[in-house]
Amino acid sequence: MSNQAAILSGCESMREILDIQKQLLPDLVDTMKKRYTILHHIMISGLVGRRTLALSVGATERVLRAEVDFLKEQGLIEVEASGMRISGAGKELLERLEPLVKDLFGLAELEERIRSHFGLKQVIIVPGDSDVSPHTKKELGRAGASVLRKLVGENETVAVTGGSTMAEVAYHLAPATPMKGCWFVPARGGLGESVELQANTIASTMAKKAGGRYRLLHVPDHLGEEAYQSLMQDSHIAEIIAFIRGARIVVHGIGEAMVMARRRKVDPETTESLRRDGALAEAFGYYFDRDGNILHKMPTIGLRIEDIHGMDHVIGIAGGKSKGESIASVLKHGHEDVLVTDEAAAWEIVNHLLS
Amino acid sequence: MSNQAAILSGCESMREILDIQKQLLPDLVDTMKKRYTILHHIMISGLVGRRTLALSVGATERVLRAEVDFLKEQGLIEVEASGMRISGAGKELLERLEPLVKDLFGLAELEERIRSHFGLKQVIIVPGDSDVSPHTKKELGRAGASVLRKLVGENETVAVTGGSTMAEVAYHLAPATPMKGCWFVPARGGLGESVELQANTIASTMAKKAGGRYRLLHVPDHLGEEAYQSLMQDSHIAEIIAFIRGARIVVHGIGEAMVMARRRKVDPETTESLRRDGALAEAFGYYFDRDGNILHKMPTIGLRIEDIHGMDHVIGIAGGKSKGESIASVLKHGHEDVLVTDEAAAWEIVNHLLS
DNA sequence: GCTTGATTGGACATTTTTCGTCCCAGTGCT
DNA sequence: AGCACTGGGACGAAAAATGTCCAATCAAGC
Repeated sequence: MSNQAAILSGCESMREILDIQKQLLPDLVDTMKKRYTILHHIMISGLVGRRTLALSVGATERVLRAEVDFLKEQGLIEVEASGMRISGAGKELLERLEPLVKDLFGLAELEERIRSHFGLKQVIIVPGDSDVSPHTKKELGRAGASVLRKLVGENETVAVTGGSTMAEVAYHLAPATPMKGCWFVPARGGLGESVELQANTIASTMAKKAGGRYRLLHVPDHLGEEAYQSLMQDSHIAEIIAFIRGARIVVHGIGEAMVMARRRKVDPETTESLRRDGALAEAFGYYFDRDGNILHKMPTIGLRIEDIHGMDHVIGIAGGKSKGESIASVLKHGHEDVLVTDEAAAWEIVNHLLS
Repeated sequence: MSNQAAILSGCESMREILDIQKQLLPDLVDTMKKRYTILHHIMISGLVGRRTLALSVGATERVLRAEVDFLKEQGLIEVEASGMRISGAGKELLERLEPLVKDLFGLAELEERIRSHFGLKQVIIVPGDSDVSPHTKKELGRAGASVLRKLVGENETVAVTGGSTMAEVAYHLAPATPMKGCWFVPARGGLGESVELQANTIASTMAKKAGGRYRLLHVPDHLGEEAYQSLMQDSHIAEIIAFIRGARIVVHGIGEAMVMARRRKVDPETTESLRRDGALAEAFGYYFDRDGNILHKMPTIGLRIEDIHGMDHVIGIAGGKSKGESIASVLKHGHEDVLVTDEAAAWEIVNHLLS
């Protein structure tokens, strides 16, 4: 926990700067990490040879040689015929680098830990806590948009859910060539919430931002059985729903079960049943308990859970300390591929999986 | 002056981070500047084409195209068939970049201003004020060492002076291949000062740090005429002095005339004569007035002014607000090639040349 | 003192990236 | 319709990065 405190206490402007720089120089962090790692290894080893070093940092001899030449050029190491060692300037630099690296690597380690534990393809953590800082929520949106932009192929269909986080993602989405022909559709109907947070709105915003097209689904999310059946008769609606179910990518937020139930105006007895069963999280209309089991099955308009399971990319985006547990339960369900979250939630998640 | 205040008030940690990063990624700042310039131009232009833009930022069409592709990839600009314009994310980034750029460009502009006004080859300004921050003085030393390392060729002789700044340069000097065979020599005798700040000490430290060799000159700096003559009879000393005068590079500090006179224990009547003539600065044993004229000519052991004038590289290193005027007068003398100073002194210099 | 196993730095062919230079199909304004 | 722009594709030359050896050298152990 002290580790956590230390990381969270890092200078705020540092993250701001790094974040800005990452946009102008995406591989800045990678390069810095690489060179730091090498320099650090050299310091630890004392006097070490090129091949030995290449082996231990996992680089081919030739590329490491280029790096070593660079470090030598910068005067950070001294290289003699018997090997290389760190120089005074190098040692000083390493010390000054420490806070920076702690930050950079800290998050990277967290990402890897969560990724491997839940068997995800990718985890992205932005610094901060969405609960307390609107800025962090924006970063979350930016990161989410960036992931989506990289994952989406040509002429694909992307299903999205609602929520304030997803709205942020939509806002930060930028055009990319492969996205031109894409369709954005709501994962579900969901007219319960305020307009700007509805899945329909998000889908259309995304399409506009990304230069793609969209189709909407204007039906309430919760329906009685008979209303459901009659709606499905409508060929127009049925066709759109089939279209939605053909999506290969879904981007969704994650919410706290009880908060979502209230916001969606779920009827009292269902709410009570959810509470009894220990509902913790909500995602794409489903409720999950602590262990990732789906609790409540209602007639659903839009994506079914089996559609989700068959997807190419399931991207969950949510942050804030308060949502940590919820995120963990959805991850336990086991069908997520990519998680985008913030530092506070990430720490909650790892704390959760320790207990 | 408000500009100056704004720049000086920039977040301290920002400079620290940038400084660290520059060591691991030397062309980071250049790349950032380049991309910022392009992005900024795009914003100003509104809707602009590739070729037009290439012309206005001074890049060939092909490299600008690569940059544009990158910016598009990052979602910072939107490019249509009719041209490209900045995106929302791009605009936001530019705003967030502003303080960073102000800093980066601010110093760069200062450098260029001083460089062109005095006809120097290169000016390097490190942020801060050596008078108040020891850290800035260290940076000054690091920058000086870096310049020296880049300028020095093989088997060359480098003459150095004494002083605390030069000591810092020596401390930060790191080995470089072409420096292996170099000689470091004191520009003058100068036994007047404390040992660790003497030119002899500096020269030997530099040689040790750089992996080069050194020769020393153990004679007092100020001598009577007859003592001078008798010393020059000594073949040993005469040979070393000839060696020193063969140097093609000199690295020297710059001091305030009166401070130096006192420290060197110049006799009272000479001191008074200096004061009468308006001595302002001291460098490599010579005293300069406000207009860069040499004031005091005494029998000198070591480099003569005509040696300096014939050098390949004359590198002046000094910082601190209090030294601004002195630096300006030495620059006015007109035989400097490279100046390494700090922000506070740089502002003093430009203020000085305005009045 | 000699051998052994490590080191760096040089050399070179190969692959990858970058860059300069055209050209072509559009777009918007006149 | 004409014109002055636009982005993007294509292609070869040039440069940089990289994989793969090898020679000279150093340190240590025997």
